[in-house]
Amino acid sequence: MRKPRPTSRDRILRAATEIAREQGAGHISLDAVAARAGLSKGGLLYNFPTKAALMEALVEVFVTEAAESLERIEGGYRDEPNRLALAFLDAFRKNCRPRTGSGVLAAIAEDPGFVDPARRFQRSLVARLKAESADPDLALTAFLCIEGLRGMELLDMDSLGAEDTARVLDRLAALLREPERA
Amino acid sequence: MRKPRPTSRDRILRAATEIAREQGAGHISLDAVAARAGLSKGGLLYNFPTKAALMEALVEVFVTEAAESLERIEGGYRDEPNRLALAFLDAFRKNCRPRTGSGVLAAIAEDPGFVDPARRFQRSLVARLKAESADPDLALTAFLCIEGLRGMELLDMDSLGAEDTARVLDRLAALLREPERA
DNA sequence: CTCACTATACCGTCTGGACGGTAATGTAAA
DNA sequence: TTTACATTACCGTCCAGACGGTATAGTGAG
Repeated sequence: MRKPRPTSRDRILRAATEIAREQGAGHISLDAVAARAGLSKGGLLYNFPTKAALMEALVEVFVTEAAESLERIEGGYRDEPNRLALAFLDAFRKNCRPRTGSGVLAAIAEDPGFVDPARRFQRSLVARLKAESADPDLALTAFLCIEGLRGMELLDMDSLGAEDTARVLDRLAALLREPERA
Repeated sequence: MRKPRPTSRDRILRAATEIAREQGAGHISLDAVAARAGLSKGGLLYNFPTKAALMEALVEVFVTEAAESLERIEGGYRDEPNRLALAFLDAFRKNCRPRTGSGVLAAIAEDPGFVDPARRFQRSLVARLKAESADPDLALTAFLCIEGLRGMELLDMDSLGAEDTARVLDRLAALLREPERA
């Protein structure tokens, strides 16, 4: 029943994020995206009737991907006192690569309102983190660290090496697993 | 000796960041910035000969402001085992407001290369954090939290309330001040 | 006379998007 | 089985407007 768009749509979305990352979000034009995705501008506009629709899709991909991977990993953490935070941490470790965040940057450049879905997602995540964690402040600390890392990846800042990152994250995970905390 | 441009230059820079924040970085045009800054396009181009020069200045303002406020605050933290991290933390608390970050976003949208000064600054900061801190990993944790908060402010995400933020930061500061840590 | 602009006009390029086609595939009545 | 129309998934062209940048003439304060 559901066979949405196996090829073109995804190629377009990927082309857009790649241009944003390599040339800057300001260089996402319909022509450029169409050329990179390997179809004509008319074809692009068939899949996304306006540029705004493209941008919204970019954000949507980012959010649903994040939400799904978090949900998937959270399922494996039964009976942990800070399972949501631990899952969030692991979700980041799993997919540092996709780099789908550049698309979000492009959407903001076009219109800050496009990020509202991401805002809502993060808002509810923070609310859950505060409500469900054994140590809410520690959970928020982990959340902020991940946000920091994601932000750095967004701006292509590689100040922190992979091993430093791993060490900090491991330490955070260890603290989240300990039941006793000051 | 030091009184370069008291009014126009600053008004232009401020106008550019405001447009970026309110309408999105993609809407920074020379005409729009000039209108908002209250001068003509010719006047703008007198101060910044090209749009690229404007963007570079936007990043430069952001970096020097961050560097100066950090340096200023660090001076007050003699004899602390993790003074740089503590200073970085306090520097963030002092100036959450300026919102000069939107300008950096605009610069990235134009050309990712414009952020190089910020990259260099952050790189050297991380190096110092690792070299000078009694507990380098904890210092990096604090660094990442601040980066996360700064990133959220950049994208206008207000998921974390002021009191939650303050609590997390206080806890981090307390840990950084303790000499004994596991 | 210079500095720091203002104001206006203009140029070439790029951009989003509207539009008219078209080839391939499907459906379904005669 | 043929004919007729519908839908999908595009292509290629065109255009009005916005854009960055240049140029030029003028103004008023110091």
